[in-house]
Amino acid sequence: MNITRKWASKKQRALEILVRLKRLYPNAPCTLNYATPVQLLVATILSAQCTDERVNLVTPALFGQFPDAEALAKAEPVEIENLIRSTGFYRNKAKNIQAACRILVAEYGGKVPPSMEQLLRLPGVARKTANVVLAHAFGINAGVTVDTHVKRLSYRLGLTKNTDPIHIERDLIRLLPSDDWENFSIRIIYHGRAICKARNPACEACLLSDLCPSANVRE
DNA sequence: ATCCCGAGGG
DNA sequence: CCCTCTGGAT
Repeated sequence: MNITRKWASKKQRALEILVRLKRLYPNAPCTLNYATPVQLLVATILSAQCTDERVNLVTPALFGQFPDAEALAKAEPVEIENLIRSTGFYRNKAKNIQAACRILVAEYGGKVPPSMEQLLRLPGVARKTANVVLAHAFGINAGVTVDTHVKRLSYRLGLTKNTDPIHIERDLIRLLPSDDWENFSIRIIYHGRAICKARNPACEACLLSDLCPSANVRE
């Protein structure tokens, strides 16, 4: 049974998925806690391979001691490491956070530059992190945030045949209106956490299953 | 392709 | 034990 046969096109199916997700998760705020664009950038770097919930556990102390780019740029690396240890990858994350903040101080007056090109020059920042920061700090629809959930669900839902984030993002950009890029990612992430889990996807409870070529076909 | 890395679930 | 969690650099 070919799911796509029931829909005029993959794009139409993608738009129906978007409508369902909006109905399913009416409110879909960013779940990272932060007060400034710099803090959002730092929190997003910390969120690599780690839940937002855990990031939110360490950022109050981190931002309490080092509230802005200037403070993080001057900090002892080991102090940052100790404050973020439980998020994993703490040596790389601390090094990247400090190096990025030093660039912010040196080149951008301690602020986050509002463009993809500038953000991608920061260490520890690639398209996923840049997309999150641009969308939430500046309201700029630069692209689609492709994290592990967006990757997994886009593939299962048949919205892409690719497995690398760059090509998945390209496919999603073609399928979705730019105004919906970020809320699509957030809602997909919600759905990935609650229903379409990596391990045992709850297809029986999934309100997208009639749109999903992978529904109930996993062992 | 591999490494960085801790915490929680099954 | 193994897998996964809003990745990125080498």
